[in-house]
Amino acid sequence: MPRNFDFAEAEARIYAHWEASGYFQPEVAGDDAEPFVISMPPPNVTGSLHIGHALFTALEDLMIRYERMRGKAALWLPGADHAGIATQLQVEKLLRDEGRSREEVGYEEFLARTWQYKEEQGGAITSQLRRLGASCDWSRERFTLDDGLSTAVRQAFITLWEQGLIYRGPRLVNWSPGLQTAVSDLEVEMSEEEVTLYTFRYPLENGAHLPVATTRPETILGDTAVAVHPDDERYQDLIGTHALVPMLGRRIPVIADDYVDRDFGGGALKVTPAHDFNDYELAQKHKLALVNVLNKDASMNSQAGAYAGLDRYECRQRLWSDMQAAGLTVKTEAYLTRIPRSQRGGEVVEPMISEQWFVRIQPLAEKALAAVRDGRIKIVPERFEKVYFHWLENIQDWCISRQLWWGHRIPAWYRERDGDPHGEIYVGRDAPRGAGWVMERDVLDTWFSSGLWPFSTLGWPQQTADLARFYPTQVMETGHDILFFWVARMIMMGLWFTDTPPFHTVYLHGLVRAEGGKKFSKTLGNAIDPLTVVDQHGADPLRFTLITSGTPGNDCHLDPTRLDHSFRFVNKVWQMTSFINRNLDGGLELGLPPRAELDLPSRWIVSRLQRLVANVQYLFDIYQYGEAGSQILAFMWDECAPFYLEISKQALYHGTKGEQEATRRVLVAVQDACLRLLHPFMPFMTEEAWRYIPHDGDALIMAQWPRADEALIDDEAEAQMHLYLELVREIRNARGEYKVDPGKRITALAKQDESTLALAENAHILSRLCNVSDLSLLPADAGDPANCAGIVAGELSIFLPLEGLLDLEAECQRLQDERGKLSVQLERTQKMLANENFVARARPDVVQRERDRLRDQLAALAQLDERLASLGEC
RNA sequence: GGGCGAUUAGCUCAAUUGGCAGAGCAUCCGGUUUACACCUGGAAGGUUGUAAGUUCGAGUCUUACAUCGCCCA
Repeated sequence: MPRNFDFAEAEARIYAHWEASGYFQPEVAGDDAEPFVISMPPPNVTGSLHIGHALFTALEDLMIRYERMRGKAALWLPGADHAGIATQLQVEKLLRDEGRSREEVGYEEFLARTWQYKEEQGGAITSQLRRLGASCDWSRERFTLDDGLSTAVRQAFITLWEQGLIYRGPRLVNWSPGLQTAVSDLEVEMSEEEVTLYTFRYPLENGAHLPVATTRPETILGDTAVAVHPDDERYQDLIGTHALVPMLGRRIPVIADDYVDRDFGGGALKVTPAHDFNDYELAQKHKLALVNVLNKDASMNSQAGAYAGLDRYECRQRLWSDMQAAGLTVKTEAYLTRIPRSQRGGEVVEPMISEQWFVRIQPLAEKALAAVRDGRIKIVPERFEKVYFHWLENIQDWCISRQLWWGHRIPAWYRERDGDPHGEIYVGRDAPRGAGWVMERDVLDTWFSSGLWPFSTLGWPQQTADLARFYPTQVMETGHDILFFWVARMIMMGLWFTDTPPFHTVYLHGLVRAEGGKKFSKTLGNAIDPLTVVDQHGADPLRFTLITSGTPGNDCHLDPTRLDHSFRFVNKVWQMTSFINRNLDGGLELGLPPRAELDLPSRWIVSRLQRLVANVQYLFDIYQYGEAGSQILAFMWDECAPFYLEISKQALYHGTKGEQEATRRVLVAVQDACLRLLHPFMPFMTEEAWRYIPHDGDALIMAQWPRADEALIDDEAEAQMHLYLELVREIRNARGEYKVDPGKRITALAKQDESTLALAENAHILSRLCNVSDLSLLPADAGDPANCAGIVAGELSIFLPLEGLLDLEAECQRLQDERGKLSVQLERTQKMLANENFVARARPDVVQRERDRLRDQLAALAQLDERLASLGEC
């Protein structure tokens, strides 16, 4: 077995072997196996792996490997998303570099270029997922724009249309002037910014003025009313009169509505329904006109009169100075407000009226709400259910059309009627017969297709064998930031089209952030590139770190030093395996020897292992994978390696054949169980290490998940070992205090009694763990030996002859200190047990634990007192 | 304005129905005894944001407040 795990060499080899052996395919489990299915959240097809992908891969692969080891037909279905806007932008940039534009090359060539780009770049992310060890079934890989999924999208669209749940019409939508497309409200981020608030006097027809404030003066040109509060005494008599739009002179009504905030600005509100969502609603209520003053690139249109052609910001300046000249302005001041910015690119989004396609979402939302309310779908952590409810209860119709070229083209055709080019609409799978039909150019929101993902990837709307066997899926694991974007839509679409919740559990992970909670960003230079980490340390440490760094739903701050620690843990496990491997001797019977053949340390470690396995199972059941990983680490690194492995050397090097054999079997059984438990966290090293210990089966990836055996839990052995290990710690401390060379072997003395006789039988524990080579028993009635340090642990008391090193005064002080610490603890325990309420009301096992503690503390105190008394002079 | 989360050692984070607050890194003092220096023995470091409450017992449950972050208007 190599000295170190050569991850650079091994990972690719192991992965290829797994894949070639068909382990990633659910068929490996047999036809009657219960399925366990996760649809992978499809990354952007042209994206490249970032730390967020690494996190979901680590978590989902962990779940999949765990269920696979439990014998399920585990299917992790991978794929990629065409990511309409993102991909189109990348191709447009390529074209720009060639000095061309999307419009210049034309629709057909642009699409061809985009497909070409997808083919070139699209493989990147999947090969990166492989490097992380993702055990997904690549034979079932899907892409949102492939034929099957496109069929699903058309089917869904047509069905919704036929059910009257899709409509087309002019509505106020968020318009991205740079991208020249509508975006959904989810794709708009509100950023708090300091801007200028402009206050001016709105001229009225009767020569009076109303004070109005706005942050966007250019929208004045699109005003179609001025509103005041109906109860505002200042303006009562103006209601029903008319105002004149500054610089345009357009006549608009002064209306009353209690929506108006009397304390804001001067108490009057300009109403621009074509460029503001609140004003739009107000306009619907008061049947006001809509005046759109913006072109699609956010320059002013002909409605802006003299300002036509100006950019929106240019117009803002120009109009304001003209108003200043006209004596209409009052003041400008700094003002903190929320500016809508495009999630992509950050440009300021303009609410604008345009013709779009919408899904009437209410009926779908109701089903989605019910599924979570009645528990058919559970969200982990549960608190996100409230967020989910709130969003769905207040949901707005979903604008699904995008003015992009890359995406699922809406299956609709128009024919001119009565001069309206859109007078007739046909929706269907294929173009309608007859002349004059023109196909809709818009595409669908990418989330429309990803909403179908859990079932479209399995063949829907075809009734395929996969759909029958693997749908509904089980767990949807993804980031909490796309609960609305994606999860809610999958639930809505899944329930609507398949009448089944697409999964029973939604597990939401947090965002990975840099130290101090900062976002990872290239400009800050604090980005951790997962592939660099994999190159340097392998995939296992990255995975283990990501899983153990946080708790479900909470953001985690990734600390590079933890990566380092995980790397060392991987090595530690390898070294433990290596130790066992080197101490094997020919064939070994698998499994634990009969209990009667186990020595105390073996009974102890086996018992501890059962507790670990039970704990890990409990933690997996409640999705606490991080804590599970930490507990496995603690068991291996803090109990198994420093104690059991060390103690086992006695039997291995000096034991009888039978003792050697028994110890080997225990070592192998414990390590085997640990490797199985660790496999979902760090698949590569565990798989490779497993080959070097006796095992059954072809590969760890298919080995059975451990189950705790209650019968092997041994409280007595644990208590006894606990005491001995405490003694070891005390001896180590004393050696340290007396500066005994750690390499120097020393002896120990103890007065013979029941406890020391038992200790003597296990004296090799002391020799292995604290270099005490020999324990001699003195008669029970002997006096305390001279020149000795006294060591006390519970009922145990031993003497370390330290001639030449022992300083009586120091020894007294040391024992006094010890006694002081013990007294404090004892007092606490006594106080607790003296409390009748505690004894009466606390859980019996808790009370018993305190009683045991009291017994040990009293015993130790008595030993210390005896020792101090015998030293006399203290 | 509404909702959610966080606040624990210098830093990053844990803590299974409430039961002696723990790791890693950093710090300090020791060790090249063949599994591992990618190691190892030990030490120090805490009024668990503040104030009340419930309880025999609160990091954990309740209430209020403070600071930070996120989501929704």
